Amino acid sequence: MATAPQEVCVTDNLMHFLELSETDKRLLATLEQTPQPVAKGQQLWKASERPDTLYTLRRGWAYSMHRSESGEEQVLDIFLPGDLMGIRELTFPAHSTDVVMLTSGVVCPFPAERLLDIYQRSPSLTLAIHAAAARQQVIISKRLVNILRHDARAKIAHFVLELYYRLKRVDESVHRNFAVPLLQSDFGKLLGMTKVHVSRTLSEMENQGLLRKTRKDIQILDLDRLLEISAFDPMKLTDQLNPTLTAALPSPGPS
Amino acid sequence: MATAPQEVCVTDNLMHFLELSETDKRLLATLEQTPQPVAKGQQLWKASERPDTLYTLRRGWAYSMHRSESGEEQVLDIFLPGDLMGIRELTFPAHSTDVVMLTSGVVCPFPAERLLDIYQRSPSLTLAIHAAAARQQVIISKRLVNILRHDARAKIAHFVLELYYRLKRVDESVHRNFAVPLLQSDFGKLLGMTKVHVSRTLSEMENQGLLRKTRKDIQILDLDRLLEISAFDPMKLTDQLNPTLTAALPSPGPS
DNA sequence: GCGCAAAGACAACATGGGTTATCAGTAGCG
DNA sequence: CGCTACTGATAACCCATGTTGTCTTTGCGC
Repeated sequence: MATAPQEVCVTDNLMHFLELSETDKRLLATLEQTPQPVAKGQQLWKASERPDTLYTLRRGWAYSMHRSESGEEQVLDIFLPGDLMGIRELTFPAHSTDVVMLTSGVVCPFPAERLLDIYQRSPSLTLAIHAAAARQQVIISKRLVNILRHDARAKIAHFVLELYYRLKRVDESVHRNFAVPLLQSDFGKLLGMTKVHVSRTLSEMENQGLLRKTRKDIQILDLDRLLEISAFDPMKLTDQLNPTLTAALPSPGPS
Repeated sequence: MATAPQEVCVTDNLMHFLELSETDKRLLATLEQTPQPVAKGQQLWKASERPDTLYTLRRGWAYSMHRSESGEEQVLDIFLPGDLMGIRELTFPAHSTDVVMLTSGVVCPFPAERLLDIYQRSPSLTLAIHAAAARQQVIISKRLVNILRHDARAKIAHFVLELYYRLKRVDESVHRNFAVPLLQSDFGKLLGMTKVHVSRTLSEMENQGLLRKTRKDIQILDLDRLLEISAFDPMKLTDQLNPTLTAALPSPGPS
């Protein structure tokens, strides 16, 4: 119950954006031919390594994080099942983040060149992958905006809603109550606050009837007020593409 | 003297990453056939518009910004000459930011479909454009990390160094003293602090012999200490690409 | 079932930065 | 040349969050 029950593949993810042809699906499937179980806490890559492998996350959660010289950790991405991991750093000669599994799970590693290959074979897949990457970036940008402008309560509300909507997208079974394998200290690393203050604020939010976080899961008690105080915009995670682009694709329908 | 003296085109920018063939250069040049002067304060796009036009910035500075319902403004990107504007939001059905000129300048608008066209014609240009986009994103991520972990002095130091190294990359004439058309309130919107505190902190930093900001420019007084207190890593803006990718390109050299 | 380590709750205190207000330069403009 | 609006400096005050430390709860290995 701690990790998502079913497996999600990238195809499930990218299909949200665009109708994929059978050829595209087969091409995508070649990325996921080598599923590999990974243990909780396992590192997929480390800062300063060369990014020559990308991963799809089929099951479990992972996160990427900056480690500063002073040993402080800042979490940048939370990866959920179906996510593609590593595109942001792909063009750099070295990784700048570590990526660690938050739970046990299953990943599919594939060589970076395979992506270039896909770019040359399928414009629609290229677009879908871009869209997915852009949404990962927008998640970070939105977090930046929110973090800079709001207090601890709003930061937490914003992040919880981010998780809620991202999870619902790939897992129908997610309801007001969903499993979250994150500690209070992880919230802190993500939102740039101390775990002490996370604890303080979570207690406060529970007293106010907003949400309840236990060790394993989160229960959303008052969705409307959470949306209100965090100014979260679910549309930012939209699956809709820019019509200008889809119209310009060579073969609009499934071929 | 307030705006950069010379013009910089995208080619100048992308050439940093990769040797471009003549064909590639000609292809790129087609994007910049319609230079258009823009006035200070002019908006290039607004939130909620559909992103059907991209821009290259040839001369002048611009910034993109989120406006929240409560009217607060959060600056996300600072665009400098040579930058490509609009890729992050390209795949979304609507812009989420406003983009405004900070100075007068020259931009080259081109239709979004042209980019897809380039993707299909030139793998090396595709890679170079990705690299540039990824670096814009990394700038934001680094700012996030830095902002969350450090105090006002370090935030300002970090941002000033970001500007310094980005400017030096495209403009040889930049020295310890360089023109910056940003107000203290712009610093505030960018770094998530009030202009009052920006003022306070700038005074403090000048007293400490770190840097001096006037209305028109910034003077770096002690580069080493600025690097130290901000933990800024100039390598993050590296022009180097991932060798794994360049090796996989169809035609490695200029063809 | 016991013991230990990790996670979380809570309290007391310190402080960086927000808020508000006032005043002084500065730039734009008639 | 002077009016006006904007930008920046500075001060007083306050609050949200960081810091430190202690105690409780939970989970896990033996």
